[in-house]
Amino acid sequence: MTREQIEASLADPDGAYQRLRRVMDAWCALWYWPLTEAETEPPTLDQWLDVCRDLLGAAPDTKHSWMDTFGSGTPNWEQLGQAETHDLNLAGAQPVSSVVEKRAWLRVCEKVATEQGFFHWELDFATVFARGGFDLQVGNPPWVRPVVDVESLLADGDPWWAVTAKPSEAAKAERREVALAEPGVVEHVLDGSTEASVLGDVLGDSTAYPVLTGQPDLYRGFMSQAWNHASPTGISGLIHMESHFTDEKASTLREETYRRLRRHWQYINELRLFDIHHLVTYGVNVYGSDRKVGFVHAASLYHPDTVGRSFKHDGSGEEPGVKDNRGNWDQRPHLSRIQHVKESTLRLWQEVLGAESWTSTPMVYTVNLAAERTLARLSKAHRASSLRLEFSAGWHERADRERGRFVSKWGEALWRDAILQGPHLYVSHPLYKAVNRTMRNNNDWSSTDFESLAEDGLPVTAYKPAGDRASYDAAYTLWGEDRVPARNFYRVAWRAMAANTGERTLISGLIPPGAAHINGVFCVGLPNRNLVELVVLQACSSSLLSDFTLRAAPKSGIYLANFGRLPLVALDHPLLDALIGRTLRLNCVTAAYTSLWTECWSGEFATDTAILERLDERPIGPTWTAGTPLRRALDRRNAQVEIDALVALMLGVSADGLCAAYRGQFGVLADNDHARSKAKKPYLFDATGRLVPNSVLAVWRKKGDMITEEERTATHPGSGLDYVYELPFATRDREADFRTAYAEFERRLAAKAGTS
DNA sequence: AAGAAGAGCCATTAGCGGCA
DNA sequence: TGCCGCTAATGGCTCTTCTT
Repeated sequence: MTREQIEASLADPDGAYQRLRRVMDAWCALWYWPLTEAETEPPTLDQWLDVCRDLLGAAPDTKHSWMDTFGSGTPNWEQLGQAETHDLNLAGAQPVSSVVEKRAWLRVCEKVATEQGFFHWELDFATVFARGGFDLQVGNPPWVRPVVDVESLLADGDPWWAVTAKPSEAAKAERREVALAEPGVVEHVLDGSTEASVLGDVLGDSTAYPVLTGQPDLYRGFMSQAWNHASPTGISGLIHMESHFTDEKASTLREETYRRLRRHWQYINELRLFDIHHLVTYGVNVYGSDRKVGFVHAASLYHPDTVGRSFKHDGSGEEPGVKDNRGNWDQRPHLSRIQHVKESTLRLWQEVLGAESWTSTPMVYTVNLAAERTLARLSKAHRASSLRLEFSAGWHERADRERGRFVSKWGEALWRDAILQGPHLYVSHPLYKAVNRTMRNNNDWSSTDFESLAEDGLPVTAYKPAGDRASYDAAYTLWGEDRVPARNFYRVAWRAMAANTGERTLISGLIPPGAAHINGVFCVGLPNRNLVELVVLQACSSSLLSDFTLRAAPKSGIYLANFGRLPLVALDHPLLDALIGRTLRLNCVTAAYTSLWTECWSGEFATDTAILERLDERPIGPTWTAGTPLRRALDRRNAQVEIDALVALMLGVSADGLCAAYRGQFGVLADNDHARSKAKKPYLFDATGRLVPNSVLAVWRKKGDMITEEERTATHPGSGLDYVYELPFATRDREADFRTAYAEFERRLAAKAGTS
């Protein structure tokens, strides 16, 4: 027998191999039945079964195969051919050409199969599967979510769809009509949509992929395939995304993953080892057979070398974080980087995240052991959800615009007309930025000058309410059994997108009654309850430790479930007024917060003194005045540092724990605090506590303190006012400030305990 | 001095699937 | 059908440094 003979036999359309392949191809092709196929109908179930019978034959009555006639000896090539022909005849299989000729739909299937190039693992690696599967599989599967994107399909014919920024609905409708009238465009859009839609259906099919739930992604399909195709002792190494480790809806896949994982190394592409975006995280995963949970892993790696060297490390020295002390991505090895995950680890993660089951708990990504201990401590606290939060995702930026709830229009807005977006907020900074008139892109915003912000200052928004006011009000989120408008209340709002690698992950602030927001911002409220609780919630959500719990299990967005798991301080804590006072003085930036201030006022606010520097202190009283909000940048920064220390103290986390969380997870914030690398620009405050703008710093870095007064003057982009920045310019040491504030609050707590 | 290249920062919104 | 929950194999801009 020659290779040519074997190839000829495999290529013979009437041979068993090609018959089976034809049926498998046709089955796959039916999923992709083209919507543009006008003449031919897809087969009915009976027609399909007929063809399977004609091509493959039916099981014959006799159990005997022609093979049996060869006895125990190994049949030769000739005899194998006879056996195949005989068995096919016995089963009633028809000549292939006649079967295909009679069925137009089968020819359509063949065309689809040619286009799609279906691959049948079981058929083409039959000998491997006969031995039990693959011993070793290595791969970088495609990471693709099949999504139907009609606009990008239209862009193939008309670039307008790709290059026009946020076109109006009317413009789109007009353009769409013109585009679809062009020859071939409808077919292109339909075929392109079919492909993505079918891929989603196949991956979502519970018979083919029982472990996949939630949104389909090709990499998850390949995980499942690799597991199925492995031999009982087989090992598979795959490089792919991490989303199934934190995806709320992927618990089945996560549970299966934990039992098969042997090694897991999570990388962030900051060193750009791969030519993809530098913020992309991915994992190198080594899988074995299903067994009791036990794998080794490390998170926040930047270079594979770190893993190998960490295994050899003796465990001495400072535990590494995300950045080293020169502000570079931390590649230092350390034994504590290598975590041995077993059932007890998953149970800890479950506790930290409040997950339903330890077997499918989302993953907690901690760089080192100190961080894990802090998380364990925080998991003991009450959670924000114990306040029974009401939630609003605001207007849907697309759907509600299409419904005519609002339009794109620049300008200052009364609070009742305000539609806020992410940049309007920063951590306890309502009105943080204002949209510029040009509205060019997501960076086209200007920071607010809090020093000159008027008592009746208003947000500048990119969206304005449209249509009649009654339906605008009625269509917005309503709360409770009485269906009260959410907009009636003060609320804690936060940017919905998690800035996992930014300065802070969770960016929340108090917003006043009247304000609406799009779904880039979420909010919660506590209708008809004491406003003090809401302020405490804001204080906790603004704290570094809350942020730390979110950063440890990174997700792309921060939803109600995630927000509800934030730790909450005790509402009867002796230092509560110190926390509330500081939080209010950061958030109550205009007279719109008057009633909040009045209702939460406590005599202790007036006697409470700042621990860290406060350069622009003004008297406060039970009524909101322009002096109530902290306005100077350093004063605001220091108040937040004091809040961070207070929340840590109230939650039972030590100053060391707080500093470790800061050092370990907040690389960008630490960069901004330190002048530890020439490439990084730290926050520099002048002698009056103002943040020195870059235009002044650029000169100062060249000339040092020889800088002239004119060069020290800059116009604030938010207010147009000129400020002269006074020397010396200096950074502030956040860790030292944490410790100072923490120690003083501890002392005040002890003093209170002594007097009461 | 001007342009190129590199690095860091800072932002979703569109669309899917589940469910009432 | 409409609402709700959820997620994303970045892109654009700006500043700095390097190169010509």
